[in-house]
Amino acid sequence: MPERAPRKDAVRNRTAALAAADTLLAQRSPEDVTMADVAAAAGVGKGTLFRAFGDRSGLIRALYEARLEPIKTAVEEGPPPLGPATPPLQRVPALLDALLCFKLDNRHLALALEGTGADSPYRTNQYEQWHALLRDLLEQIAGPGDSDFTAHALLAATRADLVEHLTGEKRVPREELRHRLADYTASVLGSPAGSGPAADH
Amino acid sequence: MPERAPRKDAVRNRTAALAAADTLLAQRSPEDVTMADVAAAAGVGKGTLFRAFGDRSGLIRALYEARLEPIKTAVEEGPPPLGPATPPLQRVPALLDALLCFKLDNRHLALALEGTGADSPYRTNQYEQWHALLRDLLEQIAGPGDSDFTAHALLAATRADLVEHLTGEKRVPREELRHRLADYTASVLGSPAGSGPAADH
DNA sequence: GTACGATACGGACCAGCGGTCCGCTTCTTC
DNA sequence: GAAGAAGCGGACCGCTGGTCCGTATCGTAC
Repeated sequence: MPERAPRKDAVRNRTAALAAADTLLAQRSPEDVTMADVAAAAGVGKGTLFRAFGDRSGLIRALYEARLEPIKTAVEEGPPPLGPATPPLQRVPALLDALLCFKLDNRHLALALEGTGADSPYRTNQYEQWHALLRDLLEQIAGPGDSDFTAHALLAATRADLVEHLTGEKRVPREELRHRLADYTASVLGSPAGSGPAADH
Repeated sequence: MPERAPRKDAVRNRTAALAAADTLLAQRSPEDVTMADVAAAAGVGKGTLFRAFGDRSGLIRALYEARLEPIKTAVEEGPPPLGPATPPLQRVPALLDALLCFKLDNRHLALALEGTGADSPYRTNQYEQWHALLRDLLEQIAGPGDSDFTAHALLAATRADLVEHLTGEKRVPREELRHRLADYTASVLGSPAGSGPAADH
């Protein structure tokens, strides 16, 4: 049960694979990046890729989670407005804004993850965690309606392909989109249209 | 310019293909239904399938639109609460409820369409139409915030994979889900939690 | 430093998919 | 019923995710 440490070359290859996948996904659309491409770009055999990540969606999930981790820790133990010390009414919009910004900054990743076809994005424990946190916060605010569904609905407003559609196809600029989401969130929370997202990010 | 009528066998095959696809999609999950399967079940060659629908997603889109048409006409020229005579404040929830019910009744289709991978569901003119209608209605209500984004966000709350997740994984019963969506919609529209969806459907 | 078991490597290989092609059949028209 | 257009169908293709296993590398005990 002591769970042996992984071999050195294994971790090196794993890192190289993640880096290569990230680069390639940033260049072309997800469906044009094959596992063989990633393997070649990482200077690694295809078998290695599959042993390290199980399958294609495992690779993408690993990459996504690695990128998301900074935000996750900022939410769990960071300072306001993301951290746990923030009162719910400000924290909910802050969380959604952070999530939106993340998807704006990592369009290719989020798109690849959600659009990978087979496995629904709702079955990842990524999603479960965000949903649970949001639900709890909403519970504390205790606005009208059911917190569980409200949490789902708010998260749905930040879906990667919607974000992609609005910024890509419809040319909505980043700051405007953030503002619109903030307004929308405020309207759901029942307050009279908030003051908009903070200036950073 | 007179656009010749299609041949008789062509329409027969087209119909058979749609029926076969519908049946198969209702049985297994979308990714397990191959074009060859559909062709075989329809008693038709694969080439015929592709000539009739262009590609896989064309088939699914055709099927989806055929099923959705009753609702579409009910919305365009039917009686309240779906038809154009309805005042916006009741029509918006009615539309969303109808859409939700449709996705509940046709889970396999909606899932196949949105989950087909490649083409984003936002690029279909299906979506464009629903969005435009909803936006206009919201404009008339003139609640807080931006109608365009609000329309997107409300539609996102009825996404097929979310609906599937809630009814399938989380075992939320149909009527409860309808009620939750109605409450949520009401909270977005700014009113104090509506009276719930109608009893029919 | 060396020997040895465990672990990981990598690319040839495979099955199955969406999609194409083209010789042949069926429909429509006059 | 003849002729030409339109449609048919299944062998075929390119490519993908995923597997397999002989070989190379690593960690460890001496």
